[in-house]
Amino acid sequence: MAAKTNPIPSVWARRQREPESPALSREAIVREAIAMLDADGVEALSMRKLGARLNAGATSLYRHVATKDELIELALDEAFGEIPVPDPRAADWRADVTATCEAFRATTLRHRWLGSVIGQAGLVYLGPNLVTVSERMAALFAAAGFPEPSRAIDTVLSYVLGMSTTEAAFLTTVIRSGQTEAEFVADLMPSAQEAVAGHEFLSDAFADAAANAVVNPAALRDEKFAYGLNVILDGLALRLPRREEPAA
Amino acid sequence: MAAKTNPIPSVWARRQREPESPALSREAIVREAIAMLDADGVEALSMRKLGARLNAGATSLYRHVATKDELIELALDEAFGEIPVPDPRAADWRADVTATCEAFRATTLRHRWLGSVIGQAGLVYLGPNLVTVSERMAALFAAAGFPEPSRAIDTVLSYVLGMSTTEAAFLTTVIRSGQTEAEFVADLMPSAQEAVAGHEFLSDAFADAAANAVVNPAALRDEKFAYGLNVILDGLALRLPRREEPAA
DNA sequence: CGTCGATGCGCACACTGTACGCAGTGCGGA
DNA sequence: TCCGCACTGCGTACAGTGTGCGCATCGACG
Repeated sequence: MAAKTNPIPSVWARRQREPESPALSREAIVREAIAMLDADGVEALSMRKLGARLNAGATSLYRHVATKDELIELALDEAFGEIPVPDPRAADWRADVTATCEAFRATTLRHRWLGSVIGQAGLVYLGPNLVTVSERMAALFAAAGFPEPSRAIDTVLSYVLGMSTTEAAFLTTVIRSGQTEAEFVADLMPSAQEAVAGHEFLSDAFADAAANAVVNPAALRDEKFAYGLNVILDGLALRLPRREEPAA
Repeated sequence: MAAKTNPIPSVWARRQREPESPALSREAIVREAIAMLDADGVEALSMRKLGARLNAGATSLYRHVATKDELIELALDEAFGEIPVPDPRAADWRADVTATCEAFRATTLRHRWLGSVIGQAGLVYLGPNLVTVSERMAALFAAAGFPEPSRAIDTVLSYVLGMSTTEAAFLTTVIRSGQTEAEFVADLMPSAQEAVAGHEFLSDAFADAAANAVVNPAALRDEKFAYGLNVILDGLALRLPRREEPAA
């Protein structure tokens, strides 16, 4: 570290391989990028800062990654790799799907930058981990007897994505405020009430929500997510061919 | 135009009000920003270019708008203003909700940058137009007899948001490729099939989807959206208190 | 005519992604 | 043992970004 900025090239300052620094590699770069994204969001990730964290120059990264966008795409798929999807062995397809959706949500809330990135890239990018998650969810629905598993997947994932994205953006705002979620909601209430003044339904809803949110905001979000998911699973169940009368 | 870059300040070059340029105003700035966003997406909007389109310098905009983020927030809410929500007079709540959701989707596909922006800002920002849309949807569900309209709204909007965002991102990719949607899908197929090789459910689903998509991709997307929406509305209908047995 | 608030703008600063060409390293072959 | 080569890292540079600051200009009002 001391010799790093030495302006005089000298025999004695010859750089000798430090075994501490595990060299630059695609995996290390993606891993560190995710750490930065988790810490400060997508607009705080710069190639220079990322390079600095890896004891490297900014442009060195380009030996392992074609472009910043590609790096983000890699980080995105890496994050999807954290979502476990159970085998469809279990008897209860609803439980399996619910667990998967909750894992998806948890991942999105852990990596709060996922929402913004997906908003730009879409779910169209075909990374291996996303493909795996989709395939395993398809297996879940197929085993349950759905005739069109991919329709069911699209429906469920769209909901989970939309809800989780909104939640993640909200949580980011909360965290940036330096307050707890309950404090934040409490402080926001006056201006929120003013914004919905004259709108009777929203005023009521806000008053209710705020009262509960001050007590346990995370539980309220959990419940909201579960409500919508159950609505969708109920709707899907109606499309399941009845067991009693097998098709001709 | 000719005198604009004149380096010598001269009495004769005095700027005389050109009545063509409608002056700088918050509305004009937001309107032009939306035009730029629609044309080239969120990463192509820069204060300098926006200023140039308005025959103004970049920093002049800051007299009317505190920050670029605030400008985007204004553009976001302006776009939401394009979503009409019918009065709950009609007999069929499903038709009303469906129309609203389709309008939401249409707006998101017309302004394809909405998805990325919402991914960063969330639906937490309380702009007047978003508030109005929410209120009117709440009225729809309340008139239909739902005990918890805001729960229903959250569910439906999350789905619509997630699906539309994905669609918008996909369409952006297609348009940037300079091909029609059908051509794009056709060209993408080989690498897509390779990506899902070894995943039996996805391979089947892709083959089916691609066959239809080459014929009429937009119709396929419409149908996919409608399918999920109907699933959700079915699930919600189950939560509607039965008309025949009014509560005590 | 003089003053004032509002508006627009040029400049400057710190920072971004990344193209390019050089310097050092380790390895395969002669 | 030595040479050459592929690979990796880096310093420099360029064009572009958001935005703070202070000055010039304007229309309205006393």
